[in-house]
Amino acid sequence: RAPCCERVGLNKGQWTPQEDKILITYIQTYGHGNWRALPEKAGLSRCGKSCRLRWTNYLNPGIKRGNFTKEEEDTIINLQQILGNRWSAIAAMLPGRTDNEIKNVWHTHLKKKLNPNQILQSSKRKIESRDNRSNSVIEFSSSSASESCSDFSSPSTESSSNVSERDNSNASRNDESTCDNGVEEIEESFWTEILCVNGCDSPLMEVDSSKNEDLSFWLRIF
DNA sequence: AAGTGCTCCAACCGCAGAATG
DNA sequence: TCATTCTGCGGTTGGAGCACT
Repeated sequence: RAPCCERVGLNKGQWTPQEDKILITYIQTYGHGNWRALPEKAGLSRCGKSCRLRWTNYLNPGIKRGNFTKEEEDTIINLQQILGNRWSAIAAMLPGRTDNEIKNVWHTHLKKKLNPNQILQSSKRKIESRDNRSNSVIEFSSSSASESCSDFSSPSTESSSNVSERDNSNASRNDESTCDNGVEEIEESFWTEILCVNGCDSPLMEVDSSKNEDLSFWLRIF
C-alpha cells in the first residue's frame, strides 16, 4: 500500500502561519470534504492527513485552548481506568478537547500522578521541585485522584500503583475484557455524572452523534 | 553566562476499519 | 465478494523552551 504522502516534496514539520491561514480559509469556505484532495485544491504542499490533523487538533475553532481544569483531569483519569487508551472516546466526553491533547496530558501529567513510582529518580527530583512551586498540582494528585477512584467500588480499593499497573500496558486487555469485575461494578450513575459535569447540551455532543453511540455501547454493557 | 538535561506538545507514522467501486 | 481508497485512531518522535548546575 502506498504511503500517505507518496508525493515527493510535500512539506513536513511545523506549520507556518501562511499555511494555517490557507487551510482555515479553505475549510471555512468549502468545508474539508475529501481530505486527500484538499491540499491540492487549497494549494498546500501537505498531505491530507497532515491537514486533517492540523485542523482537528489545532485550527478548529471549537477547540478549547489552555490548561485542563481539575474536573477535566478527573474525567480523564476516570475514563482511562475504564476505557483504557481510547483517547477518542475520552475526548468525546470532554467538549473542546482533542484526543491528541488528552493523550499528551495523560502521558505528561496524569499517568505520573497515578503512579509516581514509575518516575526515574532523577526526573522525580525535578518534578518534585517543580510541584513544590505549584502546590495545586500536588494537591490534586493526592486528593482528587483518589476521590475520582472512589467512583468505582472495585478500583477504589486498589492502591494508586496497582491501579496504574493496569493502565497503558494493559489497555488492550481492558478493551477486550469489558466484563471484568472492575468494570462490571461501575455504577451507571458514573456516566450520567460525567455527562452532567461536562454539560449534556455541549456542542460536541450534539454534533457528533457517533460519539453518543459509543457511549450507548458502554451503557449497554453495564 | 554557558552547558546539559528534561518536559511538553505538535506532528508524524503505521495500522485497522469503513467506505466505495 | 474482493480490491482499493480514505479516514480515524493510538503510539511514538523531534525539537523548542525551560530548569538546573
